[in-house]
Amino acid sequence: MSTPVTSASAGAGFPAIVATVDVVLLTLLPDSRELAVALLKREREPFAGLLALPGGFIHAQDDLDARDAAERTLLEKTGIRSPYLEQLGTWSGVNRDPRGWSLSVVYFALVPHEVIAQHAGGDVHMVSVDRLRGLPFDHAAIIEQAVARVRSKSAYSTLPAHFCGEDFTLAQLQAVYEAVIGEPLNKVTFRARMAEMDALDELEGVKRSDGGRPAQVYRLKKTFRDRLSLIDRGMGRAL
Amino acid sequence: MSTPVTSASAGAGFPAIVATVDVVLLTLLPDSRELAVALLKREREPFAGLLALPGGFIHAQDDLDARDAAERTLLEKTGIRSPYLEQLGTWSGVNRDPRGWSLSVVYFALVPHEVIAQHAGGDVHMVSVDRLRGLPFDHAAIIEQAVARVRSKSAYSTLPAHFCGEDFTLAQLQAVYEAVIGEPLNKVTFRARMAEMDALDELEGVKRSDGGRPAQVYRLKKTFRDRLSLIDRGMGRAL
DNA sequence: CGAATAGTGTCTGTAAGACAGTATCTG
DNA sequence: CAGATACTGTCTTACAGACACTATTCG
Repeated sequence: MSTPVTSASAGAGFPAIVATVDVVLLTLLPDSRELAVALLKREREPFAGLLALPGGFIHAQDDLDARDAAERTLLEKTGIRSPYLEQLGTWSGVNRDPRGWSLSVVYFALVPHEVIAQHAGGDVHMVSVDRLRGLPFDHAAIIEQAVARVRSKSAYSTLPAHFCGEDFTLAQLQAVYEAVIGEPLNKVTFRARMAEMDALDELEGVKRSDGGRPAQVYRLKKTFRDRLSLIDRGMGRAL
Repeated sequence: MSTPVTSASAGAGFPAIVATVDVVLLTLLPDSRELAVALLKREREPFAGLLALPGGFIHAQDDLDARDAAERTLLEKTGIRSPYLEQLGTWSGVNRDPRGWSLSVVYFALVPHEVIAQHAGGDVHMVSVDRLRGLPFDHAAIIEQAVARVRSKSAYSTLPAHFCGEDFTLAQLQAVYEAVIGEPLNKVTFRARMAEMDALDELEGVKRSDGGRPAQVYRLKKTFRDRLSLIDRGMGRAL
């Protein structure tokens, strides 16, 4: 059972807790166009040998904040830096870890598949989110919520663009949106929405052909590399 | 400065941290129809005497999880239980508390004004979210984010219904939505959306008059007392 | 019966989606 | 020039909002 810990630093009598961060690193598999999550084989007990989310302890002496700890953990465990990193939520309680009460601040990241191919260590396993089984702790619930968040936010933001490489055509981007959302989109409407969000830079003169007429190449504006542009559906339209 | 703490319970070598919960308790002021947040005068240093969010330490030996700690803290500090309590996020880092590194899991709650009038202790101050000043720690940023979340979610969910008393007419509910969102809504569209969300029970035969023809009285379905019903804007419509 | 509020039907403008036409490249 | 893909214009349909009309109660 867990018992309270007295902080030596912040004065006597303050209950202390073991706090960790976990990162849900997502990508789109290039062939099947499925969402996949990065998992690592656990070295230690509990659940040694099982695939789990990359995570680690928050080190108050080193990490400026939990986000900082998440970036550090992601880099140390997978070799990857993600410009986009969003807090998903915090999971805590006495039942999530057999060692006792624990708390984990969870972030999620989106990177193009090429980044994983180039930078990730060989011990990083990308597993389709539809074929997860036997995950330790509450990692299944965490991943489920991350996927739900990505899918729902994708419908009205630039989020899926983070699955694309640096440069892309509108047709490629639309295909990514369709893969994430899971249904086909109207080409005219898609282009109108992208224009409305005003988050893409047109690379002047740069075209890319896929067998036919070369398409204009775009790039996500610098401003939106680490944040999203959202569609404004003025409250009037919503209710 | 904060230094790491060694947990006595979870084995040697695990860094520990002081973790707290804070609650953003919101209501609609009855007269001005403004959003207001519950604040308490701080008894102790730092920032003794300033108005701050109700909060407290997570006690791993007593609290099942952080949500449990938030419910307990809210009840102890304000005398209020809120059926609706949603995690807003976690704030952490070395700069938010002069005593050093800290982490707070923040929840927000929505209750009708009458609940506060009846159950809240006299030391609970309801302050309009547009007239906040001199808040300690990062409480200003936390409240700002809570208000933004409530406003944006209100446009496509049953969230504002939690500001109403148990029973209400559609006209009353619409007025609450308009107060939260900050703009007038179309009566026909509002009623269509409410029907679509299918979250209200019609109290058969119960009518309430406000000087003219008595209106049908409704009540939030039990299912949606502690969760939301969302409008389905099928992804097709969104992008 | 008049005032006041509840609830609904109709009309109109706007926006989304289907479709097809034009444009521009490769081989 | 044929094939393939990019891009854009038009038409149709559906929904949101404005407006007004009917309904029901109170004084």
